[in-house]
Amino acid sequence: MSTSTQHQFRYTQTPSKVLHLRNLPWECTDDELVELCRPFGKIVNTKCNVGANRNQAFVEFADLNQAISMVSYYASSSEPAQVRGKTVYIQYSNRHEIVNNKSPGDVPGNVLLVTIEGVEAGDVSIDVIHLVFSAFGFVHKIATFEKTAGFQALIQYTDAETAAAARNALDGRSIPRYLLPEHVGSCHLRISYSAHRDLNIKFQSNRSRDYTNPMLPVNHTAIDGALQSVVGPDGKKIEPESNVLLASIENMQYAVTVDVLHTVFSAFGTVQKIAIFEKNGQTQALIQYPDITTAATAKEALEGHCIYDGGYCKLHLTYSRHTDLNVKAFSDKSRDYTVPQVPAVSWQNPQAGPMYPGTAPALQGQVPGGQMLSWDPSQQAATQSYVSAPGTYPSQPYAAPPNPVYAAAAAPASSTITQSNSIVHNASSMGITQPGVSLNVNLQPTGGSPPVPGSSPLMQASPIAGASPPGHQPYFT
DNA sequence: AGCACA
Repeated sequence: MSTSTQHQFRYTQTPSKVLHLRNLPWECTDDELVELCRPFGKIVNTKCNVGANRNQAFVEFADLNQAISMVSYYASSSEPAQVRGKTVYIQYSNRHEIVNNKSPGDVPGNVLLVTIEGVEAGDVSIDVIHLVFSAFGFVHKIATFEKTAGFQALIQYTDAETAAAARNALDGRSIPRYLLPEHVGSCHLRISYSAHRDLNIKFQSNRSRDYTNPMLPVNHTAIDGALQSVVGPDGKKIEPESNVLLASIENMQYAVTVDVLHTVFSAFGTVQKIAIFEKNGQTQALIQYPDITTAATAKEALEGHCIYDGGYCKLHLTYSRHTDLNVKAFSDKSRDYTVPQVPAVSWQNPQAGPMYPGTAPALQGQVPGGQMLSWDPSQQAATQSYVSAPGTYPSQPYAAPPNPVYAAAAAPASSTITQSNSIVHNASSMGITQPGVSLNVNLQPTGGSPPVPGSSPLMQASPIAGASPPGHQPYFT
């Protein structure tokens, strides 16, 4: 069959502008290829780290004669071609041009395309982005936008070198947690190059900046709200109303869980999202309603009230500057009731270290207008087994409430969450049967409905019924 | 040391 009639010698190839190099060190860079080949002519393209061992490469000369000169030089040279001390074998490639598999994002340039994973546009201010990327050189312009890929930013530097330095340092890293809103979990940066060379920024706004042009008109409507806090006549900060409430919980003698908060705040309308976190040793929570009116009603009704009788777990409510929380749909510290509730299992990446330990403290003070809450990532780690039976909360530091008025109403079926439970919320069921919490008051379950006087547990004299701390489920009593 | 992810 194969008459092995070698109509061409295996090692003899027709000349090509493209040279095939092998036996390269696997660390070889394009720069080293250029260094090696440049003496023979103009290199128009390279491709290194080719092959399973990443030890082959291609170099394309502008002119065929240049390639020929290199091959013939080393064919008769006593000194072999070398890269990092390794002898490099050179021959004509059997192709005549290098096909760049380089995706556009790999072509270096002075503008970076940054995807900030795991956050929404409102979570990372343009000032934080500016802060982070200024560590590598003067940032000329920033434009942010939301695409299907998520929240993205174009960062324009003076040159490709600076951009490359920033990319190398930051790609895959995370923005330091203290620069982020308290509810943000992990937040990884994916950085590629943009094809842009010069961004066209029309306004200074909360979405785009041109740091080279202070005269640029300011889009106030866009910049307000995001950055400026209103100051009242007495000099006190007036917090603009928001659909998201920030709750500080004083005298937290008993556990205040997501479920407890959901029960309490659902009395005034649909609770969309909840995030619990610690700030300065105090427990705080963000509660998101669909609208400001509902939030205002809840704030009015609940401010200064206690979740449990006896002055325990007293709520202090303010408006958050957030409008849409970005929270893990199901964890022990956060809940998103707008998505189907399935216990999260696969979050193996709970924390990323700070990016620049050395510069971090200096950066902290520069964040504009931020409630910079410290946030212990370990508290945020996803809890996959969420079984509310007595004794299954090893870190539960709280004692049972003194006045278990909720005990009578709990039913086993609704008082346990297991991993196998599929907990699906939709608009109509939201807030009615919250697993882990037994309800015995007629809360107004769904959004939009005005609070019925007396329907809020906190407006009654008794502690909040239905807010049974996990681990103290009454069906065992 | 031998031709490029499909």
